[in-house]
Amino acid sequence: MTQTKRADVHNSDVPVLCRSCEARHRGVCGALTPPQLLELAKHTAKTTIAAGSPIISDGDNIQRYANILNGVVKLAKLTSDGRQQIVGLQFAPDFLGRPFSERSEFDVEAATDVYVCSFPKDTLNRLAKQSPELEHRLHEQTLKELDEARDWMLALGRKSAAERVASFLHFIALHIHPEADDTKGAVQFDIPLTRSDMADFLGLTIETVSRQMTKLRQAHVIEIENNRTIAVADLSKLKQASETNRD
Amino acid sequence: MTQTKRADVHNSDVPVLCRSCEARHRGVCGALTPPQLLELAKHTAKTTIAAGSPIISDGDNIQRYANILNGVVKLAKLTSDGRQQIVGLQFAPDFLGRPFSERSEFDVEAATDVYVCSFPKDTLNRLAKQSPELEHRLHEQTLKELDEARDWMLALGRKSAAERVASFLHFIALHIHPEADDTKGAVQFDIPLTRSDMADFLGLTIETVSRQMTKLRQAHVIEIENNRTIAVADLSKLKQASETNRD
DNA sequence: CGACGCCTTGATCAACTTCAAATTTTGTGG
DNA sequence: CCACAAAATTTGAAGTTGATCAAGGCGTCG
Repeated sequence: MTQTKRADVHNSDVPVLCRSCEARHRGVCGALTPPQLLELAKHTAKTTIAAGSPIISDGDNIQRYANILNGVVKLAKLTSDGRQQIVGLQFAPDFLGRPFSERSEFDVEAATDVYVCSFPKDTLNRLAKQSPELEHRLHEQTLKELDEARDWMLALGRKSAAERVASFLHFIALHIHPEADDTKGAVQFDIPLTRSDMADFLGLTIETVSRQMTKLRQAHVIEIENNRTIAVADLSKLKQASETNRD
Repeated sequence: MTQTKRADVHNSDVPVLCRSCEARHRGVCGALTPPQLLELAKHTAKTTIAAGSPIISDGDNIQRYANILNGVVKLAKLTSDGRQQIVGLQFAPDFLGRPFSERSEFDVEAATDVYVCSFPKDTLNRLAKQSPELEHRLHEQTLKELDEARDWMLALGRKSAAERVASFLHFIALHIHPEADDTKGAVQFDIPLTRSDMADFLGLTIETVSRQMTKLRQAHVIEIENNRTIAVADLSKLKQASETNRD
């Protein structure tokens, strides 16, 4: 009977707070057993953060980790004289925070309105010691972030402004429509960043971003419904533009 | 007595192959018990790879992982039309290979002559399942690589050519002389990359790299003994140049 | 309506690339 | 150890890309 109990990973044992939470399926919480979830749920707080607000500042002592339940978060670095580079974008149900480190190496800010479920570092660290599966999930996310960071290094180091903007739109399109076929098909979506954030992500100025958006529109690769809303009739054309556009 | 035996993590139980190996202290092998080391050592091969030779090609099925025992390895991505970007540099005793993935997302090449200890993926994966500490070490290395990748994103996206070259030299100087004081002090070292590799790392052309090296020499920030060998009289000047040099 | 924030467009300029040698360094065979 | 060829690096001149500087348009919210 204890066996039945342990095998039952279904709703009855899962904390109410967590029942409909995406992080319990695709996020790090999926590694936790119902009792562990309960332990964590005792200390969680769900919060909304307005677009543009800081979540963690560079060098802050991070007291809490969080899961993104909704919205987009940007990770930004600053040079000593104030130039900014966005070094990562995170989406639900990503884990937010740098495990095993006291300090954040960058600013964490809400790009859109963001809804997070946060919990104390200590609690998660304790659970991570009990659960290799939890560390494994964190490791998998870190590997995914590393792959993405390296993709952007290629774009920042070697792609033209036109290619970078197309790469970015392609990246966002596939994030918002994961089911879309990379090589063909039409999608519509909202860019979760302002032109200024796009510029900071792409290592360009807002003027250059704007000009390249205009060129993509004129080349009928995208339609700009309003500043944020974009329609792509054929993703393969966007992908093409992200790899070869020296104009 | 079995207790004494288990507690004894000293040389007697350690495979001969591993006794003087750096990876057993600072690398991933440090997570393994003597029996686990022995298991791994049964399948290891130590190999030398000449500078410029590929270790793993983009998209290869990786059959083996490896530890770097000596030398510098570059991780490079290519655009479809052949532009190259180096997305990471690895040094002894770094672990080489992408855990939990069949394919490499980039080319892995020896930057200098490299001496590695390689072993089959399967063996390590099996050990990783037994040993949370092993996965933890791999995770820590991934986190370190991610931090470095993001530092370079800032350089690639927002720093001038002069700043990038100075940043690179500063990075290499501290890697080769970890004991050096970041803010002052003199060091001398060999750059483990050619000008061409430096360019691919910094998202510049070899001509621009060369010109910026010349400027740093003329500004008495560095002395160029020969192409590869550099002397820095005052690291703080190099650091300064890596943050503010719009010339 | 007016002000403000955000985005676009235009003109000019600087940084970096490209193309083309010249020069230095390295590796090899005698 | 020297001579010579090949490779790597430096240097120069001209060309491009994207940044900077400067308006102007559009939409939203009081």
